[in-house]
Amino acid sequence: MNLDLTLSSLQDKGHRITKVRKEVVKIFSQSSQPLSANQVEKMLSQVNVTANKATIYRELQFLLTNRYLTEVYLHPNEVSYESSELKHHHHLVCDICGSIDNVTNCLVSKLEEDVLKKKGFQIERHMLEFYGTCSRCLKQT
Amino acid sequence: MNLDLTLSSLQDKGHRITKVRKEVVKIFSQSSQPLSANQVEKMLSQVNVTANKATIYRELQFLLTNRYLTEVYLHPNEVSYESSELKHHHHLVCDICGSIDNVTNCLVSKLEEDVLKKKGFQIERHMLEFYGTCSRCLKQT
DNA sequence: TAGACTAATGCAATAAAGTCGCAAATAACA
DNA sequence: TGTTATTTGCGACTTTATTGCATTAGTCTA
Ligand SMILES: [Mn+2]
Ligand SMILES: [Mn+2]
Ligand SMILES: [Zn+2]
Ligand SMILES: [Zn+2]
Repeated sequence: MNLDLTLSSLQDKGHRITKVRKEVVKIFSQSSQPLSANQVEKMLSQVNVTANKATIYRELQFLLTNRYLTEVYLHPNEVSYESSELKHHHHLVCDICGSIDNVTNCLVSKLEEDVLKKKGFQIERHMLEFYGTCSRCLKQT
Repeated sequence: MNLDLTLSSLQDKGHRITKVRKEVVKIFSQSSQPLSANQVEKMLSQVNVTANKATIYRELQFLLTNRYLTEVYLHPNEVSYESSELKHHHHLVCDICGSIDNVTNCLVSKLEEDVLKKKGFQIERHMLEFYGTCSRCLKQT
């Protein structure tokens, strides 16, 4: 099962609470959007926390490995992350403005049982992303 | 609508048939697996067609832009492509051995109408990928 | 609160994926 | 065969990400 993205949860597991880790955890626990390494770097500098790129990549990898974060692939050559605490959901990515909205309705689990029966493939997780035009961009045409 | 991934279709649209293009089209029209630029390069060299990396990237971009190929994101920092001719499907990616199988059963369209009604988001396409353990790897434990 | 221990960090080098400008090659068509 | 636009190779460059190593700094115990 996934862990809580909280400082006390990290502490309980014996992980150190450093300045960068504290801020990164805060950023993800407050964000409803998936964030890339570059976006995290920008958000860090906005709160005057400077961290080396390597440190940020290592921290994201750490939080991913320890299942505090999950990966999202929305665009080529850009990996994003979001808190594992978030309720299972999928994304509506606008091709025009790039905005990202969430869809919490997921009807994939039915298919998962089917796949195991028919193919013998044991599904652990899935990623479902939608692409199109958001309501705001639809109006502007 | 998507175009046929055939030399005559390319010719009809006024695109030139070059050695690299011919081979790349052949590779994708015969492959049931999504392929990355590196994989395409390897497959080209197997049939003694040497092509510069830049040329391969440009060709993939060309075929994508002209909708002969579609993009697939299965892993971080690796974009794969497959023929647009293939029937709409999704992938079963094995976390253990990396094998990729296809699922043609798709029940997402119902949800798409829902999303338009409730969110006003016009869905054009979606990507659904499954991760877990394939039947062969399940047996080996 | 002072050490001891280990995880985390910065820095610089390196790697991998992808892009771009430009001159040369070549496919298409007359 | 000659003309023209597209494609290609090459090399330089960009972006994203990783790694080794010396230093810094959390955490724990005495
Ligand atoms: Mn999300
Ligand atoms: Mn496929
Ligand atoms: Zn939009
Ligand atoms: Zn497998």
